[in-house]
Amino acid sequence: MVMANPKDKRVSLTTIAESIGVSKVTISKALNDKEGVSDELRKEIKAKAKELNYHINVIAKGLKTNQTYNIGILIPERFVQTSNNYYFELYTKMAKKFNELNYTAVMEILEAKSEENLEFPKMYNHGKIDALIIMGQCNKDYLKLFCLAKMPVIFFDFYDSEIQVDSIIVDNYYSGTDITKLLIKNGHKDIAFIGNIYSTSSIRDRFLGYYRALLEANIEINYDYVISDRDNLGNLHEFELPKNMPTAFVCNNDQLAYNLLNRLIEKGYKVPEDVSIVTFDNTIYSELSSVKLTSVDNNDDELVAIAVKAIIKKLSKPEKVYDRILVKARIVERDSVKDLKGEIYEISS
Amino acid sequence: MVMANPKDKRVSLTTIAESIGVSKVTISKALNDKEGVSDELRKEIKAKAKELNYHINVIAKGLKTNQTYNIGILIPERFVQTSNNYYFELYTKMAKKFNELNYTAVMEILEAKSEENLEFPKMYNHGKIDALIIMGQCNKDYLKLFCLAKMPVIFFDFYDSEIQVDSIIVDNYYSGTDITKLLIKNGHKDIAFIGNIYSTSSIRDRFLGYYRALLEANIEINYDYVISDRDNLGNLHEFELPKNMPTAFVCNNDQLAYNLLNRLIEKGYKVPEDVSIVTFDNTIYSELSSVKLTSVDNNDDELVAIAVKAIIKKLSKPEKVYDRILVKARIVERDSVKDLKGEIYEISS
DNA sequence: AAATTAATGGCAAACGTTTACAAAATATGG
DNA sequence: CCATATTTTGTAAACGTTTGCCATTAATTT
Repeated sequence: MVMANPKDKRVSLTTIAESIGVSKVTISKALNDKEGVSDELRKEIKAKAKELNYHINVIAKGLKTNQTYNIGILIPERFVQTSNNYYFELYTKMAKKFNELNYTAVMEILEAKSEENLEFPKMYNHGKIDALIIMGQCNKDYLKLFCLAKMPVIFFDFYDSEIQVDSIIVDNYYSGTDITKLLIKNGHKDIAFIGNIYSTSSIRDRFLGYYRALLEANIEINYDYVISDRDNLGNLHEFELPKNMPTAFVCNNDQLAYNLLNRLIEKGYKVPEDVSIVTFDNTIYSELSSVKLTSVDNNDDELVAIAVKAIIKKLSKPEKVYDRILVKARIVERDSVKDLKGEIYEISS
Repeated sequence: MVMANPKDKRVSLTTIAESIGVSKVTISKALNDKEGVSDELRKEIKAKAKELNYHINVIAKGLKTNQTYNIGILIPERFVQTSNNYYFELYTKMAKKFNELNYTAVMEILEAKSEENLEFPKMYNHGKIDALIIMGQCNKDYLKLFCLAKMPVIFFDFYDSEIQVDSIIVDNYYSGTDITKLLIKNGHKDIAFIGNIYSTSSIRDRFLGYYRALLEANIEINYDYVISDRDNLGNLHEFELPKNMPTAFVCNNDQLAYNLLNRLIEKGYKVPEDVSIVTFDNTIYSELSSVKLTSVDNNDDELVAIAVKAIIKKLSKPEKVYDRILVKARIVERDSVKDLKGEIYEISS
């Protein structure tokens, strides 16, 4: 790769045009693969562009076409403050995909106060982006603003049934059911759920999935086993363990499971011998922990791919068709679930 | 906040100009606080701009002034792949600072293959940014390209003595010395260092600081206590513990320390009773661990503030003055260091 | 009151693209 | 070989700003 001399004037369409002897319009057409240029000339133009190390000025293009080729990614501040880097990885995957398509992902961290004051992201108001992906549940009033946004907007990994904005989400209801069924299949009946079921759509759906699995298996629900905290929207670090210990826990995320695991070990329980744990998100925490955790993998790659495709599509035809896309997750089994049935068989054999 | 109707035409300088009855040039001057407009008119224009919910079109401005008001933040891919979100937090702090100054931070993850092929970030070539901050050591040939970059570039948190690009860095040499001295002051003499001293400038300097502290205290260096791995540039998960256990470890980062702690506990050692640990970066890991770790806080806020100020300054006067700015770190003491002297006193008292 | 200076405002061009349309060149058909 | 259709290339305007310079008006000095 050849570095430009800082004093060189930028090479523009005109530069190429003059050097070949045709008009800049022709150059533009040729490089954008539009019709109206002979194959021969197009080839020559492309060669010259490469030779001169031409790079399009997206700013100029943007002014004319009213596009920036930037996609905003809005991440609520609190997701950064947790110790896990799930959203960082998610963003990275997304940015890479956009890059391949010659778009640039622009991340903005949504400060709590902006959310409260219903202030739009600066990049939005400054016309720096063409579309916006909101990466996590926010204040409902804030989200409502985006119903009338002047650009395509999608919610990623959450939805709100009152708000008509496209969402790309994991089928949390399904995976909540699925992971709970795994425990039931392994002979568990006393199963607790930990997670703030009053906060996001994901947690709510996971919980409802858990509930469904219990109902379908004719297991009576024990409300002492539902550990949630209405006020604490955060990491639920300080939850109370139930008085009668269940044989298994369904945790809303790996970090929570990680904390639970440590607390159980502290109290002298063995995992999975005494208590089983399953969890969601399949982040590095589920492998980093002293007992490797069975976790639901959200299929992020697919999720991201779908989101990117969806928003690019909306850019080209911006009809307002409200859509919700569900992606199925899959369970990654590790060492944190005990087969109680296996044990019974062993005893009775 | 009032949402724009999607069908509204964008309100531009001309819109305001027509609505007041002056030329758009005057509007531009007024809003940019340039002279040549009477105070009275300026006030009226600003009021009208607010009333019409005018937001400048930065794309158009950018075309004219050849500025985007975007600052690129380049983060090598491998920093995302670790389990800690240190760089995510760092980016967030930086982005917030830039936002306050009406700049937008644009993060690009530097893929390993781009680094290898010496391919510039797309946002750079596409003219989407005005300046670039590189957030971690890369391939030297790659970095060298930036000596002649057509825009201001700074290295953040690393430097290369062969490459003349501005760097903002923690004084790792100093803090390496300092944290080791803390151990020495507490009576430790058998002190190990864990970290890949062949990878980045930070680690190298921390190690040399450690070395200096030992020399100054007349402690003979024991090379069995220097645990590094030439080939593994990553997390050093699988390092070997020395045969003769030292009384203390200096770990290059919290995550490493975290792993070490768990391995020591597994093997039956108690921390800090049997072995002390100190570490760098003061991330959430140092609080999350079962024994809270004494760690060096890099003073990220200050580091970020300085970097932001430095690059903005370079934007306005782009003379090539090569500069390296050092920021002092500070130790955060927690529970992972035992006072061996204290013990002796106790015994002898 | 005339002459000079200072303050305020406006005109036109420019940034690098794309777009609609006109013009020129070439090909096609009878 | 001329008329028409088709392909290829060019012209001019536009996107929303800023900038240099000119015009007008007001303020100040003689």
